[in-house]
Amino acid sequence: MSPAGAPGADTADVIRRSALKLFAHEGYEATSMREIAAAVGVKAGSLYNHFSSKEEILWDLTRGALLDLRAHIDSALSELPPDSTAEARLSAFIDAHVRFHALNSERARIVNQQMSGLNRTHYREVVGLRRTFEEQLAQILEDGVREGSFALVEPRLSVYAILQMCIAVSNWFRKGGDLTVDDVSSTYVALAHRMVVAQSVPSRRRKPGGSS
Amino acid sequence: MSPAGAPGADTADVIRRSALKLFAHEGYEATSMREIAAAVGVKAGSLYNHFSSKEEILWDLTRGALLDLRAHIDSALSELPPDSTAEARLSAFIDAHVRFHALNSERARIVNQQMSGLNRTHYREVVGLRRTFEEQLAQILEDGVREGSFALVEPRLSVYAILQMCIAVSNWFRKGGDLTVDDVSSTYVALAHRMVVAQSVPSRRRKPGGSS
DNA sequence: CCGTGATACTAACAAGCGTTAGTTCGCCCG
DNA sequence: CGGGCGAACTAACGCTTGTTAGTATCACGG
Repeated sequence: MSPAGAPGADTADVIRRSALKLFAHEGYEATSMREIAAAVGVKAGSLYNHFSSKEEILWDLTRGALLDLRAHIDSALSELPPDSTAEARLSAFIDAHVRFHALNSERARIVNQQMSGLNRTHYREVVGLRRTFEEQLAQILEDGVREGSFALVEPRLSVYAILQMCIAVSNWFRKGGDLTVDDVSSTYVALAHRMVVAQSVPSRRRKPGGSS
Repeated sequence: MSPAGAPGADTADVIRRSALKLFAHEGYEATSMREIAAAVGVKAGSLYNHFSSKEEILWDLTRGALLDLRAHIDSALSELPPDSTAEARLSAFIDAHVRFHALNSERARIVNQQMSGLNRTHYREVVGLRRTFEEQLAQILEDGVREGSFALVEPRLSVYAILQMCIAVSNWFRKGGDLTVDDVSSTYVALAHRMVVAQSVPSRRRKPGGSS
């Protein structure tokens, strides 16, 4: 069936899609070239007509996902009026992040969990790309503080917490479940806003072992 | 050195510690029994005097970490006065979670990222244990709503968001860095409280593609 | 002093790994 | 019609994998 001659999708793309599913569900190391080939409908050696190594397939998928996420976010931010408030930019940033991780959960999981299959060069590139998202969010929060609309608990930790909460959407979101992407997005936008605006709650402090 | 006869730590424990480091840093599938043996200072076959299979080592570590986390949290909650408010219980819950994931980051990473190396039975057991944490937090939030101190955006999503933000601490926290565990814990407690108490921020809604 | 048990060793197993070489098939361009 | 090229095939390479069997070594209790 669809013996690698199917119209509208060349073999390289079929390989990408098959490997994506296998890497996301079984893990990169646990997936063999023969498994990928079988899913494509081809013998293992033929994969090397399209990719030079197993690692190159992983890198192709990882890089593609990261660039798509970057484009997705930049486009969302650039659609805002140029004088938008930090609050509006935060909403757009969170919305884009959550949407991407919900609708591209397999690709996102590869980026976030299969990085160790990459060689050092590619690994570092992922870390670098990832850091730009942190910087983008940090900038938005900083601007909000300057505008007086945000009051952060701790800037760096707030960035980590917000980003990881969005990224983790890819771990549990299932298309067709009882939660729509719009639900999740608007909820997370609200949560993120709550995390960065001032409140009257004193930061509780606990000491370990205090039993009284 | 310490050729499997060292005092105060029997071989099984040395295996546990070595495998923990390797699984956490290289991944379960990418780690071979021979690598573990070399780290222990022993030949591969000798590992089978202490564990019946590679999977059993992973399961031993995973189970141990989950039971420790469970004990850690239950102890923190039971140290509270029996009539504690939901706010106090939330603080204790978050504090225990963050502390554990910061101070046991390798074990936590195994639980969260190497689950796919487990067989179906053990895998399901992890999922079940994990769900109890969700239920515990959900209960606290529900109580807080009943008490009038919490106003949730969306209960289930709030649980996911809060838990994942705590779990992710194990991905970036490094002992001896410029952030102490106390810093992280108190910040995350404050963030969690912000996420569950009412505010005047209207939940913004965005429609995809609305460009005008 | 012997026997028993625990634990280490060596050696090997069958299976599977990523990858390569050499070949064949069939389509397209001249 | 003919040549070239892309892409599939088969077969094999050298290595590594998890695991097992058989054996040696040591400490300790009767």
